[in-house]
Amino acid sequence: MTTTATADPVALLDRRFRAAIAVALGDPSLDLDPVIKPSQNPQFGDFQANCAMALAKSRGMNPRELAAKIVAAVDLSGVAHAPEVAGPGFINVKLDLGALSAMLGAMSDADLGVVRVKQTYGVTVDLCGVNVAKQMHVGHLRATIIGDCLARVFERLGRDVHRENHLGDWGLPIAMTLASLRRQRIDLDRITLDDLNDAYRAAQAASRDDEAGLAAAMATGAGPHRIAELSLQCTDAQIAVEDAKRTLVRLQSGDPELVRDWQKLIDCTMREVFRTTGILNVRLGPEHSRGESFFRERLPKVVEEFLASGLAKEDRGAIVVPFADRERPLLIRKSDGGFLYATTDLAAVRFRVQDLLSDRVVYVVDGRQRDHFKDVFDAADLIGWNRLPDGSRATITHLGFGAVLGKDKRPLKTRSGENFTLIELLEEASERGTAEVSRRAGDPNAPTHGMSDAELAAIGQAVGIAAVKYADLSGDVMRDYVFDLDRMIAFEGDTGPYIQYAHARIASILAKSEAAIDSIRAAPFVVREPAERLLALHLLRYGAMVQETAIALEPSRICSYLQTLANLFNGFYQACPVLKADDATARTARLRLCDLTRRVLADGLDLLGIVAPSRM
RNA sequence: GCACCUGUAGCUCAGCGGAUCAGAGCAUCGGUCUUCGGAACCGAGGGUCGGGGGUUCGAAUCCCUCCAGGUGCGCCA
Repeated sequence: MTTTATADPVALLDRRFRAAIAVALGDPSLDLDPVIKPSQNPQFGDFQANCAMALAKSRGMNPRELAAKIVAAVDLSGVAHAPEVAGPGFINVKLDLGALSAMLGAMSDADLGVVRVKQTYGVTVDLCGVNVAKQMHVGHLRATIIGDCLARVFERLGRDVHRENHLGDWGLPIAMTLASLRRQRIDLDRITLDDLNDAYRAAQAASRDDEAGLAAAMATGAGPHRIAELSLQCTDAQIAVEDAKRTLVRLQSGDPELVRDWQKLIDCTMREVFRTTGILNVRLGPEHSRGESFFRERLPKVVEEFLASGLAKEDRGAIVVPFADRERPLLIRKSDGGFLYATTDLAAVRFRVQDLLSDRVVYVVDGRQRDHFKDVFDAADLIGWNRLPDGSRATITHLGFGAVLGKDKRPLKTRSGENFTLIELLEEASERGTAEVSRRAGDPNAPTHGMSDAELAAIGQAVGIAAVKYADLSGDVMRDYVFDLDRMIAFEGDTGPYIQYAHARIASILAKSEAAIDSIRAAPFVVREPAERLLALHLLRYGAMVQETAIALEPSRICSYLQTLANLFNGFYQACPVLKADDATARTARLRLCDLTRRVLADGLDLLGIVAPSRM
């Protein structure tokens, strides 16, 4: 065997050792996992096969002897030095220089070692999920950027991705808002989202104000005056609700004037949403909007089919889907005949799997909705709406995320107790980034010295937004985190700007070399110094990392990969002179390593939806 | 009451298909330094991995139990 054109040493070693295990155990039909892992410590080589202990145990063999047999059987010609058995039965492998260069060369094409596979079906990512007439807040930040990141990862792997922005654009709350604005004769062409948001909240409050309040007042023995006051409010509220219901009926029946006004509410909301996603560098446009209203005509059929299949039954006037393994049923029609969000979600699951033809559906939605989605997905499975045309089942996942908290560990609020709007937060981050970049541009030696305010602002925004996005994406999505701009925007340590800096620094080295990029890329890779080797080995893991991110749905893997890459690069750069290398060969070889590192950093940052400036 | 999530260095977190896993960043302290961009690099101190059991030769990792915090639990979305 000779070195193949793979860029993934783990995959290559996996194949070689897989074959060797079969030989060592004397059964050619065996196909056992050699458990190839990068070594933690360079003294143990580059990779290790950890399979011998477990295999020996299950077969009553001596692990070191089995390891020795595997080593004797494995063919690593053209790949690695002779492997060594260590400790209880670890097999340590050190790649040879030729193989290392060949693999770096193989990953150096446009795909950077990421294997694109065209698949029969697509992937749907449910992201953003804004509500019409409401401001975006930090919760939407997470649903938007985590979803966008995963969508980019799937796209990078060659999948067809459907980004679905499941707008809350339908139902009584929207109708109430609309009815209230029309009663007040507000000009819907000029209304701002702030006004719309106020109207929404007022309408909500009016409807609730309230029967609950009245009941509570009576129960706690409030005075007659207070009860009369509440009764009056209640009457107003009832009027508002009646008005809203009439509005909803007219809207539903397609009343042209109402439909037009309703669309204005959506337009107003989405203008702001797209301004926000623009600042965030998120790929989301009008073509990704598919609101609840889209599914409204399918809702009766959802209930009918569940009833017809015997999976749903009536209970206290409502229609529910019971489950065998839990008490809690899924409610799909209210006793008053109205539908619920579960009904819409069922219609959406079916649409995504059977109309959009997705074999993978990922819902990037607040973790508190876990129970709800479990019920919806289970119900969809019962009725078979997760089945693809070829009979296989789509993998449907709710990727729940935690809350964004303030420094008091409570949900993020302004000093006056209001919710932060997302746009305010981003503008602050952008200003902070610009302030930092501008300050450093004051240094006459800085590459940004003398740039225009507009250029500095563009870089500053990229840096500030990177800080916020990286902080969000670098942790376990499930976990709550504290929003602390001071920590996020620190340009040292595990932050977005640190990685951006490494990228800009390399871009600057390449520019300063005055070498044509084609000539750099024509040079061979030479890996001699320990720091070069560590960098090279980590570069080679890029493709596998992207794959694993898609499988685990964990953007944090990209973050820690890039953090390590930037760190290893800085170590390499410290130890190995590039522009001042001893000879022209070493100089070019190192420039090539710089070029590849820069491209991987840029590609990885792009997966996170983070801009990588060449100067900062 | 039931269910789910989270408890790892002072702070923010990674590691959770057993071994070479007690790690990173910040902060602190000490170095590198006539800077190939110091927004860098190297080093030090600092943790009975929430507590207790169990399985194993071996558990942060798997099982049980308890504690703390958070979040959900049919006619809102």
